Amino acid sequence: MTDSTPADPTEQEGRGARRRDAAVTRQAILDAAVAAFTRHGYDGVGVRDIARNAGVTAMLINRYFGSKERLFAEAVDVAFAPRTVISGTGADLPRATARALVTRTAPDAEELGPFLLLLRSAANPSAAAIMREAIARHAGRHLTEELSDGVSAELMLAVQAGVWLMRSVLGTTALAEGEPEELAGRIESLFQVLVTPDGPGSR
Amino acid sequence: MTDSTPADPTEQEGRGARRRDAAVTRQAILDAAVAAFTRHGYDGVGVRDIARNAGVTAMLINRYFGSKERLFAEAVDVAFAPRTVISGTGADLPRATARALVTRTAPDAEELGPFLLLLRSAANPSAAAIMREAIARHAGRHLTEELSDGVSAELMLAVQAGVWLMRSVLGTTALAEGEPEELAGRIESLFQVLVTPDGPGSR
DNA sequence: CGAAAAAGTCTACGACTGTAGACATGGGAG
DNA sequence: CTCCCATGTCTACAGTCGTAGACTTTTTCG
Repeated sequence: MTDSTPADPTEQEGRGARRRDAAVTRQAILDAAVAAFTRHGYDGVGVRDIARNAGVTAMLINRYFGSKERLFAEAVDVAFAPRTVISGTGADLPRATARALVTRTAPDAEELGPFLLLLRSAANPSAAAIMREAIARHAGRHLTEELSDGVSAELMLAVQAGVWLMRSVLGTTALAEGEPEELAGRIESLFQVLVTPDGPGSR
Repeated sequence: MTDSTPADPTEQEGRGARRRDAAVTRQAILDAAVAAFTRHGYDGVGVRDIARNAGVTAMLINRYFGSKERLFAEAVDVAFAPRTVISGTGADLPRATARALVTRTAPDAEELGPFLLLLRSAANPSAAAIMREAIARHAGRHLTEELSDGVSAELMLAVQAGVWLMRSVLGTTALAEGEPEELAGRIESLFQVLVTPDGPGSR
């Protein structure tokens, strides 16, 4: 659980404590929380780990966020809010999104992404409820208005989550070590089926 | 963590301890472990919970299985071994598998299934490694020889896992409350794309 | 400068975890 | 019937968890 990044000494002091600033500290905690929850899941990190990586004490988390669960809720919001879960628009959407998915799940990708957070915290029912709401609020709405159909939108999320699971979490051989180009093409075909209202159903 | 089923009094005694039998007791522990791990994930259950549901003491688990991790490994093997992760053969495979998936992820389905175990234990790296091996040993091999292509096989698993996540774990609105018939058809279309070697790539 | 308020730390508690070792008990073999 | 080993339980330990309350340190403002 020791995550290397110790305290972010980018402020100015070479060593010792940083200047006291509630907003900055709060943000540091939130950043550390997103990273930690994404890497180890809700139950996998303790507030002490997050606090250490933010350069503060565990109790400060409770002062600023009330509880670990409320911190998680904010972290989920951060993880799902800025980044889009789809790439491209219109006809280019399947291709762009498939490419982005393969790239972001590459073994050497350092950006972790919201799906990792989703998968690793899915076991905890409270965490699952929080994430469901966040998905409905951000990604789901965005996807639905682009795809005009809720089922298609959530199936697209499902495919992405599944690929992320196999490739990044489990590391199954075929998907993790396969040729990125081929894989992207296969996934693009899947997305293609989803964006077309309901074309050639069988074969 | 109190899972209702207290001790399985199906033996014969109305109350009190069951007849001492190593094989039966071991199996009772294993059954309880599969159920508990599937419901709450590797980190979500303690050995005391499993032991209580099996009607024994926590220490007996260590006597029979060595450790919680080794018990988990056996439980994963049980969960993935008997049931097939695909239904039907040949041309009927997409349709049958899609129908089975929708049925098994219905809100009132009481059989939990290996994907739930997979999703809820994915956060723990050791557990993930154990499950990856089990998948390669059972489902992956079976799927590959039916589909003749490793990438297709694992993409099929990915789609199933993703749908399971959205429907059963998160309970997102569109997939959880949608019409089963429509959903099955949409998923069938996805599988259809996977089983055809590589036909119409775009559109 | 001095005091109020904000920002952060320390100590501690009760509950829970996996598991090691010593102990009790039942059941089949002689 | 009696012995003995397999079967199962009890107690305990060293950790970790989230968080409550009292405390100290820094910043800001009059």
